[in-house]
Amino acid sequence: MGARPLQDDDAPAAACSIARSLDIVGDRWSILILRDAFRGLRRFDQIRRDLDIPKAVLADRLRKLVEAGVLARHRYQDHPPRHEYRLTAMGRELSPILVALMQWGDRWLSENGPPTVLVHEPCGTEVRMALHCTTCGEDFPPTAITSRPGPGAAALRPPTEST
Amino acid sequence: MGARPLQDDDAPAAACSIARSLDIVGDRWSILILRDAFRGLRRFDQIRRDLDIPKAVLADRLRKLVEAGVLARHRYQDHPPRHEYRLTAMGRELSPILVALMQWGDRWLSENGPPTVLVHEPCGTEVRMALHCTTCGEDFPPTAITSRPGPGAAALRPPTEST
DNA sequence: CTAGCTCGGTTCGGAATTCGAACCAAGCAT
DNA sequence: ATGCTTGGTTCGAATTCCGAACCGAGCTAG
Repeated sequence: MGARPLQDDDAPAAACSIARSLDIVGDRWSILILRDAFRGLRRFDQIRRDLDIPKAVLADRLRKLVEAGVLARHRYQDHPPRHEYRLTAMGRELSPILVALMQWGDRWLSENGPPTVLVHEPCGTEVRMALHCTTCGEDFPPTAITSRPGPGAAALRPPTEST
Repeated sequence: MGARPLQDDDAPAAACSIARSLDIVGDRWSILILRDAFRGLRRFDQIRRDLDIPKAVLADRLRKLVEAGVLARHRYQDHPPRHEYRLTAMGRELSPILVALMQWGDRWLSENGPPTVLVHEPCGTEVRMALHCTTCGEDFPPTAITSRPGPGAAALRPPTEST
């Protein structure tokens, strides 16, 4: 996106979308920064104060997130040129990850019930996320999942090796 | 280490389930280890080879994941006492997080389509995860979410502050 | 019986990251 | 002119990560 100069680990960073995603958001601070972005925080200092993160680390993470394309830097004032960081479409689509993290924490780590509840605005009731089958139209437990290679698996396996 | 002596940041580690979850899985290796666990890898050396992770780091992460309760150590052989690591119920429920990471990577980071596809076994079709409203019964975009304090928010806010 | 192999680690020293504190710069307010 | 705010950068110290070596219990081949 930004201009990533074609990293060392070439074409397919990893044959796994989870690993690829983690290259971008697989870091405690990055996720927390994105959480703040979803909560509407956009300015360097807002985020810094909220997370109590060292400035150097915040600057570094923001730069990387912008480079990756999940945040965009917008000039919101000219004279002392100031920028704020906003979620891009790519960034907004990270929400299922955050919601999943939140739900899991709610369920297993919150003695007194969830500290925050997400609400589906149009109807005002609570959001829940579940594994969903588009064919059945039903939700199901994690145990009902299998996997198979998808289209992107081609060209990853050197045809010799087959374990 | 052994028994964590009641950390400095006392009662509610953070007023945010995301932050709490990240205390456990907010680390690149931990997530990758859990992914392997979902894929059926259970032994130290299997995982080590698959991830190409330094042994010391793997030992450390496994210990922490067991401590946290997402993995359990099972003796699978007695004489040279050997153990394997299995997902607990708590661990299995992390799957939405992994699925969300995977879907996001599929969508934004996979030029040639998803390297792996998850399948809903009973019906054989592809799994998709979406934000879902239990009342409407419909899926919706991230922009349709608001939040409000939940039950666990009590005792967290000093009653003075209200921004 | 002894050399080598496997599995599941631990230990060690050096390299890379992170941290907190200090500093910088541009502009505004007093 | 002094200080405050925003958005950083720089620096040395502390932490964490890495890779390689080693360990120990048991098995196996010769």
